[in-house]
Amino acid sequence: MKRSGRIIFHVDMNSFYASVEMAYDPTLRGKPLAIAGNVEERKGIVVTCSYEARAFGVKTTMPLWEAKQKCPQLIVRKPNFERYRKSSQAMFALLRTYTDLVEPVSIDEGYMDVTDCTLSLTPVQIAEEIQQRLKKELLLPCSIGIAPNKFLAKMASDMKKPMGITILRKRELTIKLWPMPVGEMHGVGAKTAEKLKTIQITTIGELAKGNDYQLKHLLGINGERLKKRANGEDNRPVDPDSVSEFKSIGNSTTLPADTDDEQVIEKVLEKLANSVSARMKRKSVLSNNVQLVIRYGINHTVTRSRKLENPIESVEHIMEAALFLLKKHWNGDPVRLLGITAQDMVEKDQSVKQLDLFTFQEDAKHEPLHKTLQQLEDKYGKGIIKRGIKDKNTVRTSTTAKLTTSFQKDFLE
DNA sequence: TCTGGGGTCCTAGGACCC
DNA sequence: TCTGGGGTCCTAGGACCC
Repeated sequence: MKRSGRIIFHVDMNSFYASVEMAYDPTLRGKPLAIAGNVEERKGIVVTCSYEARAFGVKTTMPLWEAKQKCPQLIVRKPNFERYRKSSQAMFALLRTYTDLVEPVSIDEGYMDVTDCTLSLTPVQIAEEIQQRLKKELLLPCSIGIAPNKFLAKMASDMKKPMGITILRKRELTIKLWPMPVGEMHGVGAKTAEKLKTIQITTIGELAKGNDYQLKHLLGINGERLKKRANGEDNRPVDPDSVSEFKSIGNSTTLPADTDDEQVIEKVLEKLANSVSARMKRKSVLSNNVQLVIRYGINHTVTRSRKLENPIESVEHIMEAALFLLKKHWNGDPVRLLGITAQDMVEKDQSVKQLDLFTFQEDAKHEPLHKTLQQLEDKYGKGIIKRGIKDKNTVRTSTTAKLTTSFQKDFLE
C-alpha cells in the first residue's frame, strides 16, 4: 500500500552546548549555565544557555556582562567543540538506527523521513522512543516536530521546548501556523519581516494569502517560495548526503583591540590560514578560491575573494592568496575582525596528483599540444584545463586530479 | 560595558565569448 | 562600421540560520 503523504521529523536538540556540558559534568545540572566565547573580555556573548539561565532572562547572543547582571550566579563555560561534535555524532548515530534517511542540518538538528519505517510503531511512538533514548543514553533533551514536510516539521519542533513532541497536520495550518507573527517563520529574518510590513503582512496567514505580484516585486523568487511554505507546501526531500557536500571552510576572529599594525594583522592571518589548512587536510579537500574578510567597524565589513589557478590546501598557498588580497584591498584603517574562508571546494583524490600539463609560448605554433588540449576539452568539457599566464609570453596549462589518470591513459601512452 | 563565529543561498553587474 | 541577445564565469554583497 502506498501512503499519500510523507512523514517527516525535525529533531532539535535543546540548548545543545549547555546540555552536553551538563551531561559531561553532573555538578552543572540544574544550574544556570551559559556557554560563551571570549569569557574574559568585553566582546563575549552568550552562545547557548541552560533553561535555568533562561528563567533569569538570559538569552542567546546577549552580551556576557548583561547576562551576569540578570543572573549573578551564572556559571560560564567556554565552548568545547570537540565534545559537541562527539555528542552530535552519537546523536545522529542513534537517529540512523531508525532510518537511513537522516539529514543533519547543523551540529544539533536534523530531519528524518520515517515514511517507510518498518517498525510496528506509530510515528508518535517512534518520536517518543527517540526522545526517551536520547535522554537516557546520551543525557540530552530534544524537541521533535512531526509533519508532512520539512518546513512544517521545523516549525513544529519549535512550538514546544524543551522535550516537546508536536504534530503539525496540514489541516491544522490555519489554526496553528497562520496566527503566528511572520518573523517567526523559518526563512524570514528581520529584514524580510520589515519589508513585508510595508505591504501589510505581519502574520504567516497574511503571507499565505499575499498578492503574488507584490511578493515577487518585494522579495524576488524568495517571495514565491515563502508564500508556498506559508501554505504548508514544501517538497524538498530529506537528503542524507547534503551535509557531506559542504561548500566552504572558514575561520575568523575578532581582534582583542582594533589595529592597523601590519605585522599584527599578518600574524593573525597566519593563524587563521593554519587552522583553515588543517581543517581542509582533515577533510581531504582542496580549494579553488580564497576569501578574505576585513571588518573595520561594527557595520563595515568587506569581503574580497580570489579565484585560483590551481586548487590549494597548504598554509603557504592560503597565506599567499590572503596577503595578496590584503595588499590589494586593505584601506589602512584599523581592523576589528579578520577572516579567511576557502571556497569552491573539490575533493582530493589521493590516487592522483594535480599536474602541470604544458608550458608553452602563446604565440608559437605547437600544433600537437593545441590539438591535445582541444581533444581534452572535447572529451571532458570546457574548464577542465586551467590556463594561467606564467610570464609575458608563456602560458601554463594544468589540470586537476580526476582527469589525470584517464588523460595519461588516453593521451600520454 | 553594547553582538561571535560557523555556515548556505541568492542576486546583480561586468567581462568575455559566440 | 555598428551591433543584439544569450550564456557562463567571476566578484561582491546581502539575507538568513544556528
